[in-house]
Amino acid sequence: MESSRRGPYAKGVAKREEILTQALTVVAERGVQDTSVKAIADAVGLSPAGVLHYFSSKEELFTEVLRKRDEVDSQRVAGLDWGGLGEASGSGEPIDVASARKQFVELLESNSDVPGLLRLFTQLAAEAADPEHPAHGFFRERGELFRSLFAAVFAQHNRDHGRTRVDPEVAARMLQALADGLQLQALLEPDVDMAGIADAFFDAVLGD
Amino acid sequence: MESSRRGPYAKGVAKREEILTQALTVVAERGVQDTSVKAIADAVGLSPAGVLHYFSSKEELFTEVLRKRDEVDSQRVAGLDWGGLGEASGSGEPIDVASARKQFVELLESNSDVPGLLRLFTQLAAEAADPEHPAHGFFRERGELFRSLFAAVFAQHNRDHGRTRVDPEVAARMLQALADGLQLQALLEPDVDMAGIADAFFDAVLGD
DNA sequence: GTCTATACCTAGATAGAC
DNA sequence: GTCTATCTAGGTATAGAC
Repeated sequence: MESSRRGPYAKGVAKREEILTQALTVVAERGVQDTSVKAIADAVGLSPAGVLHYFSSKEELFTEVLRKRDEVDSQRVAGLDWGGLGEASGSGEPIDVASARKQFVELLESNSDVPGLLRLFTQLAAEAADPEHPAHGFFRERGELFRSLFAAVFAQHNRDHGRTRVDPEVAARMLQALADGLQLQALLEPDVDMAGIADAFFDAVLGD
Repeated sequence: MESSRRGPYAKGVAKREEILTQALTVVAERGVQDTSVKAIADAVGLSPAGVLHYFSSKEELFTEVLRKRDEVDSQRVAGLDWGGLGEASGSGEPIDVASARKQFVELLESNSDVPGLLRLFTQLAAEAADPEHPAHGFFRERGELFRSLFAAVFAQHNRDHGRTRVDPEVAARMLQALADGLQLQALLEPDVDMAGIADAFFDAVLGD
């Protein structure tokens, strides 16, 4: 009929969510390499084609898994509040530098608890170098958000202390690089004290 | 015969080298994703099976390519001399901190010129998280070498200036993370000023 | 709109001939 | 030392069942 507007896609949306959640689990357990579309399909009780009904390709699926992880992260870490941080940077309110620093270190630690996802993140980031890759935009935007957030934090610190040790934009880039690099190290040597290194970095950049 | 030791493997060794050299070129041009064993085989005038006669798997081949790149790097960068740096750190001779810093930045810049290899490096590093991966040992050893080298550099700086701003071991780890992270960023945004960021880092850690 | 079955294609790996 | 042939696994496109 023409009036085919009774959209029964509530179920579809739910299924899509379920696929993402399960994929998150499977990837965390087995790593990206060993996660086929079939493995995800099995976990969710579908055929591979059934899964690809919701995502145009495996790469896009993984990209969405990453988005999902970002959501989960922001709820899992106690006291983490990217949103609030973002707002504060836009408005005139002063930013709590110590709190931002603490949140960042906590986020680092929580990441290292799930090596499978760390691997997904790093590998996809490398693959997303290609502008055609579905995750390319995701990573660029994520990086920009991260840097603008922490550039604001560093700028606040400079105001508080009346000096500029390191340019806030540069410091934000350094922090981003440090975080990504530490995660790479943690993949190879799970014992790395990421929080300790990150703390030392803040000390060095902010001045003791 | 027992004395079957007349090894006609001079040719084999040469061919193996040729495969590595060609693979280096192919990967640099097309990126890891688009480099199949067949592509390398074509470049070197063999069949895929012919190539895999020399390497037990594609992963192992790529690992060797990375090793090869490390060799090439140390010759390509003007004035770079890891060997000398390593020796100096072992002996009692003082290390030229400024020179080490300069070499490091130059190496960073030269790396960013070849995104294909950058990607190979980063992706393989992520995959090598698995202890079973052929590149696992390579990356761990490489990281340890890097850190011991630069820990010595930072220690020397501390001696020269009679103070300890950051623990040398910690600083070395930070530098390694920064380098890896910057390369990741450079993959997504080719315009990143890696050398500038790295320089700012040295300024912050060494003290102006 | 949701999903299965099927078929197809690429690619890494292996066996055995030369 | 190298090739041909073959096996297997996995991603993707299509047709059509429900």
